[in-house]
Amino acid sequence: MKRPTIADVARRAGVSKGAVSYALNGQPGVSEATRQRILAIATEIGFSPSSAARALSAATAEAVGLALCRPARILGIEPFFMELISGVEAELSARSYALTLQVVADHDAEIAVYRRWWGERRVDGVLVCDLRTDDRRIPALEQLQLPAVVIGGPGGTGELASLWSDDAAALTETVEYLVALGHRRIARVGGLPDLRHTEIRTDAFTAVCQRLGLVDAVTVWSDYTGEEGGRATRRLLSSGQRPTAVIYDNDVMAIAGLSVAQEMGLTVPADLSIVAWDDSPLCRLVHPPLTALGRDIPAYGAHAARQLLAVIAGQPATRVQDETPHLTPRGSTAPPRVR
Amino acid sequence: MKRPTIADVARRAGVSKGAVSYALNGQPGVSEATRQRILAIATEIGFSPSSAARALSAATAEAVGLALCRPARILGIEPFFMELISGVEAELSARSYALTLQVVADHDAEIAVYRRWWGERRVDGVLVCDLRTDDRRIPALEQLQLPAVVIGGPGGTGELASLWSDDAAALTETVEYLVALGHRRIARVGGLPDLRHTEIRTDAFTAVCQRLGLVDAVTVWSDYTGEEGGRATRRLLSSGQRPTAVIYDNDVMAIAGLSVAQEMGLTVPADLSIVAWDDSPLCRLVHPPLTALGRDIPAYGAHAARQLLAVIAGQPATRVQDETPHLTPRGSTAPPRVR
DNA sequence: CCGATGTGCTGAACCGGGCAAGTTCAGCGC
DNA sequence: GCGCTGAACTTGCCCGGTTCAGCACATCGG
Repeated sequence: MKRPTIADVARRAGVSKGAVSYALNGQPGVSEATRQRILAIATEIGFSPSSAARALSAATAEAVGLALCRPARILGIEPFFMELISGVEAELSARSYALTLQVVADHDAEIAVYRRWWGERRVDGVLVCDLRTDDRRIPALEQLQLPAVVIGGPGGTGELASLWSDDAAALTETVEYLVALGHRRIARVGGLPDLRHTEIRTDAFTAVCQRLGLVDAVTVWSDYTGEEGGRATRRLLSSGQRPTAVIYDNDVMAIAGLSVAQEMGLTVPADLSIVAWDDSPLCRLVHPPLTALGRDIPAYGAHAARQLLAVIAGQPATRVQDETPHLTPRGSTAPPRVR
Repeated sequence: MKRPTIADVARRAGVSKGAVSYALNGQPGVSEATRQRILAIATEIGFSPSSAARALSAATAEAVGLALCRPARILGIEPFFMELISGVEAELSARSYALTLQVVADHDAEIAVYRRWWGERRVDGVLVCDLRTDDRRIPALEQLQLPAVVIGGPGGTGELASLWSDDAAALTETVEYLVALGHRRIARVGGLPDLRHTEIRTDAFTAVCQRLGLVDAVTVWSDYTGEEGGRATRRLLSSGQRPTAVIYDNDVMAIAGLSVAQEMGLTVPADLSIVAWDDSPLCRLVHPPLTALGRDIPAYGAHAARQLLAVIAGQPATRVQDETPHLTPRGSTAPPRVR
């Protein structure tokens, strides 16, 4: 099927393509009667302007890029990314921007993708996920002068716009809650240690435990997978002075931890309290349902998308703190059983 | 930063931009010496061709589209889509095709997106998910003559290319296995009833149960969420003649079902055997780990992407059956306890 | 020594919109 | 009737690649 061009509309309307262009873009230069006639014809023959031609003359792609740098296995199991994407997408499609997605193996590949996208003018800007400490992508993006919003922080984002949630405050609140319940031995199963938000959470955990005098507080690292989360839990629960509460850096590890606790004959929450970060529907599926730190992830994505569109429009890069994750207590937390 | 164009390369090399085009695309028309000189200059000044300009002249977008028609909540919780995307993406990026993603509310919106994408020449083809019975998208795509591969079937895909796995065979094998273990009362918690693959599974379930003389076989429908899966399970287990085995159409519902069974004081697998469709890491997290019907979803996506690229290249639409899901027995299935 | 064949390159048209500049013409004041 | 203005168009170039016709020059056979 031959797709109609602006010239086809112009021919049918008996005007020049310049007139059609003015009519379709709501610009002055055509009479209202002509505009209506042109719009009617455009609708009738199903015309929509070629994004390539428009991109070529406007030097803009009407698309933003998102590169995901995690293996398929982990991408799939964490609801985070899909929810983020759907929030980003809602905001973009409302302004008829497209979202271009690419899965990459490592940061070098990711930087190469950014370079190619920008060189090919395939995207007008990018969203950056999973910020690390000393992230090589930041200087690379600054050098390219590619509009970007970093999802993560605060700090370590150079001159780029960024968006984060106050994980430190959320973690502090959680520890204080557990202490109020009577817990003194609290452990934490962290995510990948070189991610910036893991570092922030670890620092906050150390600080609040010190302030409250919890000498046995310990963080062990994992990789967000259930296998590792389970193994870490088994190690924690096998130690002499085992913790009475564990905070997990994602829901998948928390569920694995719950499973390990039950396998080892412990009752949750009487023998062990469990808190999960990222409150997905998974947390409500298991028995007992998990107390979790949640937030509106699609809204987070939408926020980031708006910020990126602003940067693309030439506005100065902003650094914004989003909603702080809030604790939803469920059946997996309780005062520790007195032994 | 001004991004270099083909004219910049031509000027520096002292040749016409036509010569540069030949050199970069490996076409005859330039001497080897000139080609090397041009390539060196292109690399030096960091030239990469504008995808818009190329798209305009080649009438191709070098991109394929994927519209997802499910709410964010469900998209996030099912590992299926993210794994599929990562498989699709691996195949596409190897040929430097981009993947454009859009989340839509319903089929009308999805058809509108296809129409817009095709009119704007934003994509060269699309992948269609979640095939329904009497799916309106099929005739719409045929009418647009937009290259497409339907992920789902067999049947109901019109003249379009399609890819499916033999769910009927997998379900039959599963029922036979449960019967071999000694189960006679088997129930199934299905997904959304108007999805084509739900229908196929339901038909296969009815057929095999009839063949094996399982008169109590029953299918109840759900919507893939844990809440609904749990409710359905509660209803099944509260009935007079409760089943000794339940097959769930996804892993999330299976986990919810496991939780409900435990909450009702039943032991899995002694009192109730559970089989999940879609073997994600979640199935190994819970206690006991779930027997599941699995397959390589990234490979499925890669396969679909290859098929789509073939259709875009003008080859005839093919209908291909992919790998059949295979049963991985774990701790959630056993012979029923004799009462 | 002349035409035939090839090689290596140039110049221009083309893809489909956007937009600045140019053209036409009705209307109005004087 | 002249001069001017502004509305309502048209014309033509631009964006950055691709591709094709054509041209200069070399090479070769007869």
